[in-house]
Amino acid sequence: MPIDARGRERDVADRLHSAAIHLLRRARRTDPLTGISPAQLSALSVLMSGPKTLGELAAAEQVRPPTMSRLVSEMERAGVARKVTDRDDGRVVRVHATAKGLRALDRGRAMRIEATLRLVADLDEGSLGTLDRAVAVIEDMLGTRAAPWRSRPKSK
Amino acid sequence: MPIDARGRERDVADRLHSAAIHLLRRARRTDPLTGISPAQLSALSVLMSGPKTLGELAAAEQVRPPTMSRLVSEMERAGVARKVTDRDDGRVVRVHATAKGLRALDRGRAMRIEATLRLVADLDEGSLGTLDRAVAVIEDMLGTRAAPWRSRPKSK
DNA sequence: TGCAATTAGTTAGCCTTGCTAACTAATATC
DNA sequence: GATATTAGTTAGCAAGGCTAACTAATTGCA
Repeated sequence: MPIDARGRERDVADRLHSAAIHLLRRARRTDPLTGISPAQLSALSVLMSGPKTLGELAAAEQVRPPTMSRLVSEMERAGVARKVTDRDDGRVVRVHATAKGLRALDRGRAMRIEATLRLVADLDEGSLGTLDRAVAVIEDMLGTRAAPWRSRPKSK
Repeated sequence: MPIDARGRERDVADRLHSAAIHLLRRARRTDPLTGISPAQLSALSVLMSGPKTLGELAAAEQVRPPTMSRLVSEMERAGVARKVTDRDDGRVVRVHATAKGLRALDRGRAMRIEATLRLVADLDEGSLGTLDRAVAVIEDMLGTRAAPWRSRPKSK
C-alpha cells in the first residue's frame, strides 16, 4: 500500500508521537525528587521479573549495549543492581536487581506514576478504559509486554 | 487512603508511562538521518502556528527558559529560526520559524512519524480506533490540543 | 591442536538537552 | 529617581543517547 494512501494511520501516528512527548515531559518533572534516575528506574522494572544479561536488558530497553553497560555500572555503584559473570560463558554478564534496587523501584516509580496518576485520576471510566486498551495495543506493537524477544530487530 | 483505592488508575498510569518511553525510543532512531534534533523539531512545530516569545515557547514545550534560550540560539545558528526583539518592550524576544525551518520540520517530522507509522500500519481497524481515541483522551488530559497556555506556572 | 572468526561487554569520546544559580538589560512602580 | 519586577542569557553541571575501537571469551574449522 502506498504511503500517501494512509491518511488515517498517519494522523494517528503523528498525534500519538506528540502525545508521548508531552506526557513524558510532564512525568519527568518529579524525577529530581526520587533520588533515582528515569533510565535506572526503567531498567529496574525489567529486572523485577528476574535477572537478565546485559544484552537482553539493552534490547528490552531499546538502547545500545554501551549505553546499558554504563547504566548498569552506575546502578551497581548505587547498590541497586549487581553484575554476575556467567559460570559457563565468561563473556556473559547477568544483571540482578538488589533488594535495595527493588525498594528504590517501588519508591521512585511511585513518584513518577503519581504524576501520571494525577492526570489519569480525573478521567471518567470510559476514557480510562480507552487508555487501558490503547496501552495494550502499543505494548503489542512494540513487543514490550511479556514478549520473549525472539530476535533483535536488527533492521540493517 | 485514596491511593490504594486506585489500583486500576495506577496500573494504567504505570503502563501508559512505560509505553510512552518505549514508543519514543523507537521513533528517535530516525533522528540522526534528519539533520535536525528532536527538540528543535518539536519547537518548530509550535512555531508553525506563528511567532512566539521565548517564554511562551518554553512554557509550551514545558522546559525552563534557559533551556529554550539555548535551543533557540542553536536554531538561529542553523538557520531554522530567527530572533526578533520587540519594538515596544526591549526585553521581549519573538521567535519566528524561517522558511528553511518549516521545510526542515516537514522533512524531519516526516521521518519520525514514518517510524511510528510503520508500527501503526500493521494494526487492524479496531486497534487503530482505540489508539485514536486514547490520543484524544491524552490531549485533553494534558491540554496540548488547542490550549493557548495562558501564563507561566512560575512555581517559585 | 591451534588459529581465525564471532560474540558479549567495556572504554573513550562526543553530542544533545535537561537543570539551577547568577547575571544583564529593560520596564514598571512608588 | 531609586527600587522592584520581568525577560532573557550565561556558566556550569548531569543524564543518557550514540559510534568506534577495544578486550576477553568462546566457537569452529583446517
